[in-house]
Amino acid sequence: MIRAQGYSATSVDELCAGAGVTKGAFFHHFASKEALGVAAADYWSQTTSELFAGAPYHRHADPLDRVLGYIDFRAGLLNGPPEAFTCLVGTMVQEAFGSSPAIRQACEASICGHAARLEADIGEAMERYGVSGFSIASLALHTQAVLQGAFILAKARGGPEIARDSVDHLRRYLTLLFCHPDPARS
Amino acid sequence: MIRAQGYSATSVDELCAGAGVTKGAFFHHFASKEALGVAAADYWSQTTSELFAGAPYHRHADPLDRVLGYIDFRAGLLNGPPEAFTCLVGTMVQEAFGSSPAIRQACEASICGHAARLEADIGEAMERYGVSGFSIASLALHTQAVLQGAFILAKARGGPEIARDSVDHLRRYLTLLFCHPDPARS
DNA sequence: ACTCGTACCGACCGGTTGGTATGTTTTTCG
DNA sequence: CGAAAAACATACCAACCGGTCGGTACGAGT
Repeated sequence: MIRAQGYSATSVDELCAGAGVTKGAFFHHFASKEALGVAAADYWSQTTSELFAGAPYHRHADPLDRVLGYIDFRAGLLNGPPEAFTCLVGTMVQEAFGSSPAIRQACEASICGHAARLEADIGEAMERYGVSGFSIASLALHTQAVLQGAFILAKARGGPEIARDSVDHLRRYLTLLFCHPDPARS
Repeated sequence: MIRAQGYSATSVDELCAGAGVTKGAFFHHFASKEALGVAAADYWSQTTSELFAGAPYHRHADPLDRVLGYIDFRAGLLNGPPEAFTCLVGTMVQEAFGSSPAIRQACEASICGHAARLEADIGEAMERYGVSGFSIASLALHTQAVLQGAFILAKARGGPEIARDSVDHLRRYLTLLFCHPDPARS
């Protein structure tokens, strides 16, 4: 809902109607709309964490395969209209970074926390393939930047195809970076 | 102003106060707030077009140097608080893609129009360096995806450093793609 | 001098906003 | 059981929203 309309364009009344509760119940659980934004970001962190923890790409023996598997898994999620696959915290932080420090912080924690979970595989891959020249964290965050940027292009275009193309380039970057000549592997 | 607060969080009254005009004058020139959004996107297209047309990176003889010069030029703009260097149309389209087709379209035209202006150099570079396997347009759009994503990270973090790191990775991708061993060139 | 068209003003409108005050139901637990 | 407390509903508020309105200022044309 917030993903489709944006944070400030989604009213508390709409939120309540969508959730099937009354306004009184809403403000019983959340001190303010901003508090809901923070809670939504935290909930998003949790559910996405579970989604990716249960994904099949962790089974690969090679750390690079796990990283590429992650990218492919992300690419596989790019289906349907933009509001179905785009990122809640990416949407929210864009509107709230200047007006709500609490939401900004929750979104930062969500994005960076997710990126941090890629660092183990990236670090192992860099060591095994002898790659250096940048930090592990910066590459992990770069993958998130490409995804977030791909979401914006998808919203501008109205469909996921343009986002898939960009994720393709990200995949190509990783294969080149780790000197992996066959980009269609995995 | 819209870049700092977002489109829907910025009221017409605030816009008028910031521009030093009255509400009457505003609605005399724009039929609606949505019309202002479209006009703002168009104006953004125009001014950014002029900025990049006058940039020095066009002087390089090698098309790859021009592309890398563009990336470096973009990286050089990443200074100050997020609202100072982030993209207006990227911010607007995220909020308006679902509710305002006119704004969505204007933002798409702005982003894709800007990307299209990179295609000549990218195409030349691909030909000269014998690179293929993807379309010219997809790489041009990928650069925009990385930039837009870097803006989101910068907003989440509160500063430009994290965005520079991501643009660095984009630059590394291009040098690897075109088999250019020295990433510190230009 | 008169009229017309454009630019502009700012008070005002109905509706919506996030938020509150207070009452009612349901659950918890001694 | 019965009382405290948590969960939820209803009714309501002041502030603010995008947008409208009647009116004004003024230069150009006649």
